Amino acid sequence: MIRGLVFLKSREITMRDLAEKLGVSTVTVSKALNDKEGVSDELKIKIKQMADDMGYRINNLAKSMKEGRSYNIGVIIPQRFTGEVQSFYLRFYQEISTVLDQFQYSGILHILSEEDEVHDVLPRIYYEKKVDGFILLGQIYKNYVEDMIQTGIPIIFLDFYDNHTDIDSVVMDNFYGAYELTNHLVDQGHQEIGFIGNIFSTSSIQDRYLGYYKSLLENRLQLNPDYIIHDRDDRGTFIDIHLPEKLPSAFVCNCDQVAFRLISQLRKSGYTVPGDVSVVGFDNDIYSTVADPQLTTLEVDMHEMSKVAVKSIIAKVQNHTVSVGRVQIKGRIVYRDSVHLRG
Amino acid sequence: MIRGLVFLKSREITMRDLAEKLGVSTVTVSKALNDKEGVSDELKIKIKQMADDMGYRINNLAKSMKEGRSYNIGVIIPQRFTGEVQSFYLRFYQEISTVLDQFQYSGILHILSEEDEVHDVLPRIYYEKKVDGFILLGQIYKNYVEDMIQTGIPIIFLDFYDNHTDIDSVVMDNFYGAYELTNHLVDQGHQEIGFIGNIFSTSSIQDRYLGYYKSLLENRLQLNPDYIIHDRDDRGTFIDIHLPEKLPSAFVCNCDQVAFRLISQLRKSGYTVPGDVSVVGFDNDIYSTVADPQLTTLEVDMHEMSKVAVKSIIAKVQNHTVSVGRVQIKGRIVYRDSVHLRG
DNA sequence: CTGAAAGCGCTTACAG
DNA sequence: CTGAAAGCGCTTACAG
Repeated sequence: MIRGLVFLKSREITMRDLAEKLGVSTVTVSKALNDKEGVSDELKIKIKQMADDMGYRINNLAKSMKEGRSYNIGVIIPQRFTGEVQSFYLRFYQEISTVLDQFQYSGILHILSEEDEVHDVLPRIYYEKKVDGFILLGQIYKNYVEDMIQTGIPIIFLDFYDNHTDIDSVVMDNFYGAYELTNHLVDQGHQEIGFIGNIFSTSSIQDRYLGYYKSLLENRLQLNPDYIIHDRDDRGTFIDIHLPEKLPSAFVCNCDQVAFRLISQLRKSGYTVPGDVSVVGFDNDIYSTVADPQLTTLEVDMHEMSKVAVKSIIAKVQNHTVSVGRVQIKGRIVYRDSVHLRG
Repeated sequence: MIRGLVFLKSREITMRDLAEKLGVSTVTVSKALNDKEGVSDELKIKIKQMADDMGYRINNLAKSMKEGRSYNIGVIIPQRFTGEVQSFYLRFYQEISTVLDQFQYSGILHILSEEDEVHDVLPRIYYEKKVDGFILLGQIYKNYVEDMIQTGIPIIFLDFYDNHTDIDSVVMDNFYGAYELTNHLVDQGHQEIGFIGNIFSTSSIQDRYLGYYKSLLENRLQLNPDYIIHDRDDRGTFIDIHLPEKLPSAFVCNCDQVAFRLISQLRKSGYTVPGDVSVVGFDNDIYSTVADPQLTTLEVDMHEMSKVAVKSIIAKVQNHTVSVGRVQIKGRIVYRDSVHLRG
């Protein structure tokens, strides 16, 4: 290789170079640069100065190998959650990646294709030991999750959980969030309230449904089966929303995107929002602000969730026996214009 | 560490384990698993079989260190391009990450904070030699780019370029795309056509503007300065769009998001789109489908751009003298409902 | 406070 | 076709 031709820098600088230059050992250099005991302050400063001057950069690979740790965390997102317009999980990934960086780790994103997910093909980064653990972002098929668990590598579920396995997870408090949103509708005078979402699709949707249901129960309101409307099939692919003959006065939607779609559909059918029908979303993602009217919705605390997930996975990497259980992070209602006060 | 307690797997399996088990040397194991010459087919198969049985995973760190390469590429996105709703570059990152994986590389995302960008703080992954090269995604401040170039590490610009430096870049063909979009408006009978965008903000916007201008020239149409309208300040922060007294019959917007905002503004001012004013966007991102009407726009070929960028950066990592220059990838017009035929 | 020795798990010449 | 030796660039005991 002829790198020298371009930058006149034939070789990267190593600790040995610094050591020779200063007439000390590499051990001393290592200790100094890592601020460990056993080097006089004077010498430490001299070594650091020299490192700076010579543009020394540590070779993390060597350090990693010695420690048997890569300081990388894999983040797996099923491809079906990252469609054309879906950006929620990618934003999440951005947050995770930033938090990981603060902890001196790096994230490696793995978009899990539907095919690999079905056929239990684990990511290359697993087989190459490029990561110390995984954050699974978004509900992954059970068979795949089980295979991952089998490997014994540290794992955290993020934004979903699975009762049948004993894995730590960080989820938003879907139940309580939906409960509060529904309470808000009741406070605004709504008595007939529907729910949009396939409750067999993901645990998040199921919990949001149950929070909605709890609010109805507490307020002695009817749960009308006609008002529980599917928005996707069991695998998560959106289907047309079939509106019932008679509409409730408000809908709790399992996510903003569906609320957005519902509003279009209502408008096409001649209804106004929130005039005729009030709508609340969930997630506070882009759909909540591009919808017209803008959506009253529940904001997910992505930052807090990412922080907890990252801390947990690092703790598990450091000690495989650590267990954090199922951590729920509360959201916060964002009040906008999609809910109407009902006399 | 007490990992053994949980999984009864006290230690990762190494080549040495396989070698001992089969009574051969680690050299032979290495050759077999890497399909190199110098091992009988018979033995190769036996070794691979054993590796499978024992759940052997290569330790990439060791390999990497030996080769002096991490097989990671850093992707830097300025934070200001990843706001609440902006997902374009994150989608791009998803694509890049998938392509990198196909080439046995991994991507490490670095969201560059405004502060670090201003103060020339290079990413930690650079100082730790965690990556072999960088893809710079989105126009980064010049001082920062120059500092990165100084380091001598291989770099590719993606989705922008900088004339003042001699760096390889992969961009969409903004000029030709805007030219074609504008031609389409002219074909539909429009004679007075405006442009929305700050042409001093990024090279992309500038090129789109010039493509628009070329179409006007070719069609002998007036470039009316009143119809060139700013949408953001020089650093990219959106500002209010000030509509002129008299409107043109169509607008070329420098991106979908701005087209989306323009349509809101036009509607507030009592105009209909495309009835009174036609609008075309650029990017074919989420704003093009949530806009009402949906936008006629130019689709960026993210996949192709990512592929070329990844191939280029890998080529440069392998040989620092490689240069690919400025590669332009063509887009494709997506026809939707925001353009009106004008008698 | 300082350093010689050993080792992390591979791969690359080179010798047989 | 097979393997002993050396080395990648660090860090971790341990000895002085």
